[in-house]
Amino acid sequence: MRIATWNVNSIKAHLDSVSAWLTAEKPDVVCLQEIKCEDQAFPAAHFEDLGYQATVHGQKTYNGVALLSRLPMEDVQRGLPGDASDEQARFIAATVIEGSKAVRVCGLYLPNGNPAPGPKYDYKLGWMKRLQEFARAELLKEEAFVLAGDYNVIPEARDARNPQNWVGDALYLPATREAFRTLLALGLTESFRALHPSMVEYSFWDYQAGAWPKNNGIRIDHLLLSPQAADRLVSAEIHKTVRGDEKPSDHVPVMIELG
DNA sequence: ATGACTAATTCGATTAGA
Repeated sequence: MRIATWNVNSIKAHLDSVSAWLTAEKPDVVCLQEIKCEDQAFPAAHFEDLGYQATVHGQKTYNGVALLSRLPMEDVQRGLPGDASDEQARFIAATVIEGSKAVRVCGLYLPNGNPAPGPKYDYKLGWMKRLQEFARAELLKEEAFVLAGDYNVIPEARDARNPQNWVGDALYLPATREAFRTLLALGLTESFRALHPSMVEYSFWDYQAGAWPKNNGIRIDHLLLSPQAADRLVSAEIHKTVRGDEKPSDHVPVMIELG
């Protein structure tokens, strides 16, 4: 089963680029972030024509997440547990069935958190704490699950072309990276780094200042695996050429294969 | 001179992203 994550920075604005990649790669499941539309405005019929069922947790203007799947989805969950007052659409999960095998696929859009310090950064750290609690509970089930999405976390210095530019930024502050390590320490495997221990690759390049042609990027889109999913991990790849599309998102897809 | 952004909302200036 091939599972991808992609922050599309508006599904309507970048529908051509997304559709071209889907048609070329034909992943089984895709977690989309920043669709920036409400449920009824999501182009579900368009994706049906491409062979995908859509499950959407939308929001007007900001945020919004969705799952696309060629395989049956069950037990859809919208919203990250732990704060009933949180109205931002940043989490969606479904169990994807392939024959006798099942994977719980969780798509997440972790808050950016800038400016830091401040209420937005507090929200980010609180969200990460809730994600830890969610993962802890899921791990007790001893089943295959994937936490895939835009984490807005640069895990280490080598995950940025110019790490000095990110000192003090919510994506790279020590407390941010510590919270990410705490999540991993629960027993999760970071797919890309597990398979490519020393590879330098990025998943985001700013639209500004020629970041893409200068390869001034950061790696912030990740797929974290439960032990039962990690046992099945075959590959993990960042599809960076998509950033050169005519009208691209500022993020590119990251895809894993589970056997 | 010097790669000075893009998208949504709504029609232009503001907010947000990272």
